[in-house]
Amino acid sequence: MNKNHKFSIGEFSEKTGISIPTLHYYDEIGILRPEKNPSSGHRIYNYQDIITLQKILSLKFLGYSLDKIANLLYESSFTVDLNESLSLHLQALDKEKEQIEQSIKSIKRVIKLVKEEGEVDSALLFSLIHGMRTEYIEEEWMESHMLTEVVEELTKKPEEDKIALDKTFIHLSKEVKQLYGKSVDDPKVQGMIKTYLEASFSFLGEDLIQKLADTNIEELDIQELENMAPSPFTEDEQNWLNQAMEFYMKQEELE
Amino acid sequence: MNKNHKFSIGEFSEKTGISIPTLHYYDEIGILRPEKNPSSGHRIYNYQDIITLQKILSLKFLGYSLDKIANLLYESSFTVDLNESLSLHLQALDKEKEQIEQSIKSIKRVIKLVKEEGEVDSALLFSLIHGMRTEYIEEEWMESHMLTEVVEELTKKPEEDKIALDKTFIHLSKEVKQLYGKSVDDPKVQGMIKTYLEASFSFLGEDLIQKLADTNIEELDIQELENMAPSPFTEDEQNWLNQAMEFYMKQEELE
DNA sequence: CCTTGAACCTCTAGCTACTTGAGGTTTTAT
DNA sequence: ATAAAACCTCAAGTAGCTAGAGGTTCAAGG
Repeated sequence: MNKNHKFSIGEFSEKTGISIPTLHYYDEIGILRPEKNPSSGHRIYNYQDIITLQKILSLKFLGYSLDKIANLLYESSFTVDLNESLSLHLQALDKEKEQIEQSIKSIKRVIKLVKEEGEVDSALLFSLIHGMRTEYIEEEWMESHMLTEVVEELTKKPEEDKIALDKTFIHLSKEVKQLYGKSVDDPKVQGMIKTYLEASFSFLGEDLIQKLADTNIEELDIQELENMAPSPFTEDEQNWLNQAMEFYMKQEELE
Repeated sequence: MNKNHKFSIGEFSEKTGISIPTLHYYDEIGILRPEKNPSSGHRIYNYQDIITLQKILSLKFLGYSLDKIANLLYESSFTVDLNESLSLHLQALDKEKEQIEQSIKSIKRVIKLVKEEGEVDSALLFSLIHGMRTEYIEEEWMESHMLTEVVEELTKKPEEDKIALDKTFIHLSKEVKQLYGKSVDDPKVQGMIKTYLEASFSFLGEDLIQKLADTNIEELDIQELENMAPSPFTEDEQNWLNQAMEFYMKQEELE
């Protein structure tokens, strides 16, 4: 009967796929304590130890820490208590999953951009990644400013549209680097600004823009958000771009 | 101009939401080294440090270790190299996500069972969880035995069906505990076995059973798999159940 | 100018679930 | 008898922090 079979730690490790140091560790922390040969100190595992180890692995699989497993191991039946703790774990896992999904989406976006655009300036890339990373945070911020609808609209946008906007931003950034120094009323400069703003507006859609414009956002908050965002432009480039934009806006108003 | 603004570590921490000990740590490992007041040793953060921190957070968001971030931080442009490493990360994240999804599914199944069945014997529960945990592993094992189709069929089964089978198993286990000791040809015992086998067969479907029956699986492997699985039954119960099942099979053959 | 309290400093230890390695003993095979 | 393989214990290292002890510096009020 192999139920009475005894295993050395090496055999046991082989059979269960758990490394020897890990078994030592489980022994040390007291969740799996095999018999010991009293003279040599060698560990002797038996059939019951296999079952205990399986319990440990099962509880680990459910997300329990070894600490908690130690307590759970010797309870003979599970009740509502377990259910509660399982629900908690479930929530935690859901959150983890969401985060991972966010990261996956972002990485895919970055990969696509780098592939299609070739070499990308790192400052620029960081600013894009920053944008993705803070999408979720900004959602919260926007919601706190009662822009729930805006948030919903934005998250609904398909990934391709977001990538398209990213690309526009890449091109803008490249053009800024090229055109910087020219007069702000230069047709090329104004053309660039027109292209960029139109792309942004078409991404957002008219009603969203209206809603955003209607909202009274305090200076301070904007300031803070901008402080936190890495810009792909130098300070001088940023100033120049702002001036060019102001000029563009004034021209628009005149028409 | 707030671009020249200097921050104490407290202000900086406040502004960025990163704790002071973490900032100390980032300083220590060299990924964010602010200026220091030479007399007092107090850290002085500036605008550039905000940007560096944002880069760090962005790369962390993409899943990089601080170790790798240290190397990436000072590259001025990202090329195909980055793309490769991003793809690797993507794979890793995908795996993580899969695992989490597996756990989530299992936990949901356990929660449902515990809710609907009330208190559940822990040996039984462990054996169910073990089943879920090894679903994936067994898939590999089955695939190595050229049962790819079987695997595909099984993973396609909806969660509800799996739960239903789990429930049948729970009831079987309860009935075994009750009926144990009766003669194996007792109608109640045979009825129990019939119910259980029929449920299993209807879950698997005829063609799957045929495929499984056709497959020549070596004794050893089966033995090993069974050794690894915790059973909700005592050894005696298991033997009794096996006899009852043999009896049932013989009766079936006679018909 | 002195004092008080907040903010800061460094340094050490602790966390999880292990892995790695040193240095020594026991078992197994020849 | 001896060599190699397997085992032992104990200490230290891993990532990315957090917590705490014990001491210094800064800002504001009296």
